[in-house]
Amino acid sequence: MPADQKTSPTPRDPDETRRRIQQAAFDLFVEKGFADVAMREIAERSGVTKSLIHHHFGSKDALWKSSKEAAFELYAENQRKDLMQATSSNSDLLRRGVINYFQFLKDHPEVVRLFSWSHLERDEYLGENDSELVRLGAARIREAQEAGIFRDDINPVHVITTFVITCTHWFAAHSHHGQWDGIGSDEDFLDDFLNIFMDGLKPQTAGSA
Amino acid sequence: MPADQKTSPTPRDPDETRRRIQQAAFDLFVEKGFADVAMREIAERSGVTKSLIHHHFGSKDALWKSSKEAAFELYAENQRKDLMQATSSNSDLLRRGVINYFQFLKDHPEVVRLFSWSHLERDEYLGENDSELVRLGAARIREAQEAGIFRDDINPVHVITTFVITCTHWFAAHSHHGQWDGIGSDEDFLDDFLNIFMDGLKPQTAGSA
DNA sequence: GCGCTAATTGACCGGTCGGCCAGTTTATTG
DNA sequence: CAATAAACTGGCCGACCGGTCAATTAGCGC
Repeated sequence: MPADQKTSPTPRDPDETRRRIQQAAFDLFVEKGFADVAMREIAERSGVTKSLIHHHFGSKDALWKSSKEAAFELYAENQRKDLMQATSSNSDLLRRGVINYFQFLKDHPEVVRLFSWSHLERDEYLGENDSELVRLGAARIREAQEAGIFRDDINPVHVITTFVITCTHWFAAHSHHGQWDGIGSDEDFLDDFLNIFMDGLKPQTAGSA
Repeated sequence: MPADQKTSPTPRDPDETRRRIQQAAFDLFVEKGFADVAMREIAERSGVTKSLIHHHFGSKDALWKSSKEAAFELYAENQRKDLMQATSSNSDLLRRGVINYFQFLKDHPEVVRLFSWSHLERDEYLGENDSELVRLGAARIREAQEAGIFRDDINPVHVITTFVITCTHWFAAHSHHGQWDGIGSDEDFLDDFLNIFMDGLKPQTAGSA
C-alpha cells in the first residue's frame, strides 16, 4: 500500500489505555456528574471502544467508584501530610492548616466538584473515609484549647467543620457567585475569613456580651 | 354508597393536576437532580400520563425551570422579609439574620438540595437572582461598620459570603458528615459558629497579632 | 341539548442508554 | 513457530429516553 501506512498498526499499551479511560471518565464525571455521562462519551474522549472500557473496568459504576477513589486519594494525601507534620500546638498551626487546605482546594477544583456530585447523590463513600481526618484535626484543636491558645467553650469538631465548610463551599460557590458585587479574590476572601475566624477563636476576656 | 365506586369517573381539575405534576417533579428533581429524573417517573408519581405533562408544561426543561423558580421564590421571600424589617444597625441584627437564615435552611432542605444541583449543573439562574439580596445584606454590614459596631478592615461582602456559605453547606454537608465523631446538633453548631463569628467581627483593640 | 375548547389518553417515534458477545489482532512465552 | 492469554473491535440487544400525535372525554357558554 502507498504512503499512508499505519505507522506500526497499533502499539498496544494496556496500562496507558486504562489510564486514558480513567482520565476521560474522571473529567466527564467532574463536569457532569454520574447520571449525565454516557459510556459512549467516555469511549469517544479516550479514543477507545465502549467494549474496551467494559473489558478494563467492568461497568459504569466501577468507573465512577474508581474516579471517587482517585479524587479522595489526592485529598487524603494532602490532609494527612498537613496533619502529621504538626508537632506543637499554637495558633499559627491552625492558620497554616486552613491556608494549606484552602490552597489545595484552589489547586484541585475537580476534587471539589466530584465530591459535591458524590454527596448530592447521597454516596456514603466519602463520609466514611474522611471521618478519620476530622478526628485528627479535632484532636489538634482540643490540644490548643487545653493549652489556653483557643477559647474552650467551643466544640472542636465545630471549629474543623466551620473552616472545612467555608473553604470548600467558597470554591464550590465561586463560579456561580463570582459576580456578586464587590466580592474579592480568593486571597482577599481567605484573609478576611481568617481574620474573623482566628480572632473569634481567641480566649475571651471574661466580659463579652 | 358501596364504598369503592369511582366517585364520578374523572373529576377533572386542571389546576390541581398541574399542581400535582409540579410537586412530583419538584420532589424528584430535589432528590436526584435534573439528569437522573425521567418524565415517566414524574408521570407515574403524579398519577398522570406523560403526554399530559407535556400538555401542561411543554418540556422537561420547562418543568425544571419551574421547580427552580418555586424554590427561589420561597428563599427570596424569606430573605426579603428579613432584610426589610431591619431598621437600625446593631450587632444583634446580624445575629438574628444568621439565625433566621439558618432556621430557614433547616426548615427547607429541599431548597438547599435543589440549589446545589442547579449550581453543579452550572446553571446561572440563581446567581443572577440572588445578587440583589447579597447587595442588600452587604449594605447592612457596611452601615454597622461605619457605626463602629463591626471591625471595618473586612470586606462586607465577605461577611455575608461567610455566613451564607457556612449555613448552607452545614445542611448540605449534614447528611453525609452526620457521623463525624463528636459533632453536635444543628443548634449546638449554630451557637458555636455564632460565638466565633460574632466575636471575630468585633472591632479589634489595636494590639491584635 | 349543542358545539367548542381544553384536559386527558395510549400508541408510537427516532434515538440513546449500558451492557454483552462473537470475533480478530497483538504480545508473550515455552 | 505454534499456542495461549489478553487487548481490542463492531455489531447488536432490550430497555428506556423525551417528545409527538391523533383520538377520546369532560366541562362550559349558549
